[in-house]
Amino acid sequence: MSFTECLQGGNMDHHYNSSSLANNSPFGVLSPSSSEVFSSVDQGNNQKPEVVGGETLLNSSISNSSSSEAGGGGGAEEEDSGKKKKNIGQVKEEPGQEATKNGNNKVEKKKGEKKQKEPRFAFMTKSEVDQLEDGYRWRKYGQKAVKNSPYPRSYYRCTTQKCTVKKRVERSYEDPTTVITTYEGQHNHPVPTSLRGNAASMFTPSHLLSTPTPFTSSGSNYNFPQELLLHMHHNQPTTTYATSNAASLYSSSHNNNINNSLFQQYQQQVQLPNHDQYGLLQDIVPSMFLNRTNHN
DNA sequence: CGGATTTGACCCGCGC
DNA sequence: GCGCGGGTCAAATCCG
Repeated sequence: MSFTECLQGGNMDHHYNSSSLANNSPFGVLSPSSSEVFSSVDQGNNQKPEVVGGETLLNSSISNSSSSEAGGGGGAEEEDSGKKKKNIGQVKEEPGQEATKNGNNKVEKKKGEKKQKEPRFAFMTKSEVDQLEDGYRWRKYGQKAVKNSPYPRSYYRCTTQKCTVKKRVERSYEDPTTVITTYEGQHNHPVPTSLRGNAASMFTPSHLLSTPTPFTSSGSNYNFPQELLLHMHHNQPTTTYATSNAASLYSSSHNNNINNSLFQQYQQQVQLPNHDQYGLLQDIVPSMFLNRTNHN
């Protein structure tokens, strides 16, 4: 059962199963410590994704981030960056106060300005380390305790100057070995090549490279998260991905065909004008599972 | 010394 | 209106 089939066919329930994917996955061999897959995102209700042996039930709990993930370890996604309050960068107008955050000076946010959502890609992976090498350089800018979870959530930003991509990393409170990573935004620059060990170039899948960011034409202009692929190739063979805003679910099932399909699906997704109005779940799921026949 | 991390405070949206 | 939870800032600190 290929992902492609499922994309076209319809029932996703069991396709998701990554156990099979894991077995088939070419990346499987690469994964040192990972072996299971999970439904990536889920909503606040489900505190955690369901992992059933190999049968991931994500049909019922994927995502929904638009409202509030909040949840415990499971909530990989949160509402978008709607909380960007202080537009940093343009706030500090008073030189005298920047020293102390009185709160006044930084609350300049433009009222009329609407925060636009950035695409987010959430996925869960089994890993011992929080920081997975995905080819990009990240700077940690915050850490918060996660409710219902003993593990904190870390916030990272891409260190590349103009790049605004962020990612959150947290561990599932029930599965300490499970790391939930949520990427937000897209890199507007190539993968740094000067990484230690050159992980980027080492792991960048050729088929991926041959698919030069297909989503740059649409207004949304989202790139497929290469880091995800890098990541999954690099660290885990089986990972289920979900995106909140653009909503798509990625699974490192097997080959480029699949990836292609994913690309297509994803592309369609991001081009959908009102996908926002659907629940996150629907947001994500439909793209992959609801028979979207109009795909190229 | 420069860059990255730590960490407490602050801000904001949301629910009650 | 208040409290809570999430996200971000930025000074202090750490590290190469």
